[in-house]
Amino acid sequence: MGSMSNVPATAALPRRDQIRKEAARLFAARGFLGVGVDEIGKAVGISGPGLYRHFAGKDAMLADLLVGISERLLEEGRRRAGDRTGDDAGAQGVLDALISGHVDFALDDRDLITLHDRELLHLKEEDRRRVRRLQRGYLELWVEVVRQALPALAGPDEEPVARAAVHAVFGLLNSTPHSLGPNVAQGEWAGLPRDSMAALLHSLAQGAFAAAARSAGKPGAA
Amino acid sequence: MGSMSNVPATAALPRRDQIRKEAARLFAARGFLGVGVDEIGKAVGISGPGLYRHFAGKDAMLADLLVGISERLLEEGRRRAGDRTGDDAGAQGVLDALISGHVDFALDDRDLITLHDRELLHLKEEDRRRVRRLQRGYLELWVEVVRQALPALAGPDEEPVARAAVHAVFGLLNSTPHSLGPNVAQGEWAGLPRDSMAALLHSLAQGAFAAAARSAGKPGAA
DNA sequence: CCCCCAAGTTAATGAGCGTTAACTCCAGCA
DNA sequence: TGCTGGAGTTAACGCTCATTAACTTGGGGG
Repeated sequence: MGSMSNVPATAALPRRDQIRKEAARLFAARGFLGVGVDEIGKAVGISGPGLYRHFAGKDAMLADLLVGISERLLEEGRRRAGDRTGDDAGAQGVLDALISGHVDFALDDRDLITLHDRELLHLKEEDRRRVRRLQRGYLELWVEVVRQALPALAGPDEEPVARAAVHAVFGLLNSTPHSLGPNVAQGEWAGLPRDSMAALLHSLAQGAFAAAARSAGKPGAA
Repeated sequence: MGSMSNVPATAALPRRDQIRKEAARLFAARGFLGVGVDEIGKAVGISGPGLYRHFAGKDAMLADLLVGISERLLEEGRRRAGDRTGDDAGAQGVLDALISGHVDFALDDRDLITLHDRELLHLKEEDRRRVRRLQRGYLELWVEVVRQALPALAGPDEEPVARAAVHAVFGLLNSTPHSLGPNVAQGEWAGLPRDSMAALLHSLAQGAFAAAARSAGKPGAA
């Protein structure tokens, strides 16, 4: 193996992680097909095909990023849900924990959240299935928690409603990094401090779920 | 000019519109850079460079689509807001009208809604500025209406909150076509009839705005 | 001290793709 | 009837780009 310890601190990250970070940034900015390998190489200080010492190919980089974020989302989601499952009064608290976790991802890993529902189609069939399975597991986790937290959505007829509501809330939470992107001023998100933005997103998600519960079972069109 | 009337009804659409429709479908499915002009040509029954009789280039097709949807959104939004502006009790009704209009776009023009916030970066600078100006106008329209409908968001300090909330609700409404895509069964949206899905999205958006108003001015982190 | 391998380098290859050129075809009109 | 121009066709050009090949280098363990 290579050097075992003592990273020089000028390059605090191992090459592979450095490539991940820059590739995610570039893919999010210009799209997977819009970025060339030479560009990724230049971003990490090596040039062009040197990347092939660390990844099998450009596709493999994207797959690594999407599988990684999907696994982290599901893992963290399970961790937060697993703390206290099954009891009744805590269900709202579990839902809040899920929301908080997702908001943190959306605000702190903007590039990956953007990629994870934007570039899925550029994966090879096998990787795409893998990512979709992870995403589906994450969605099911949310659906279960939502149906426990909001009894109006617990009935079997309301299952599609709960599922669609979770989809929609994901869209709500994920869209913010995308639309409010490039203002880099320390901790400022479109004029709001990071924590205020997090609290706002949390409230919006809560409010959306509450409205879904309130309107469940009503046939009325708009 | 060419033939003036009497479209043969086998090709109900003029060539240009037919190209628009197929290009939108393909771009939404595989991304702008992932679709070749030969493919678009084949989808409309002509092949490859024949498209250049109708569009100046591939870029021009995307620009046409994005400018078109942005203009339609803004125009229809203004139409619905213009019916009764300025009065106080009707503000909530105007907001509902805006939401309904956007939901209709999201459900009926899925491909265009998907493209309009996914492929903006592949436009040439000039077209991108044009589309962004239209999108900004549409957003400002919503922000004004939201601040009239919900007094808690009307203060000058709450302007960034209202703006962020509108962004988030756009994400909510736009995400549904994207995540619940390819189930084509007549009028079924992930197990829900179209009108139920529309009503649900409407409720989710209302609930999100209400929650934003409810939590405005509170400093609390999650 | 020497060898070896991880990590890079540049050059070449080969495929894909947007666009242009040159040519064909036919409908409509004077 | 003869011509004109919109609409399409195929072939060719030029460029980009992912991947591979062949070669260089430097540091650590036997």
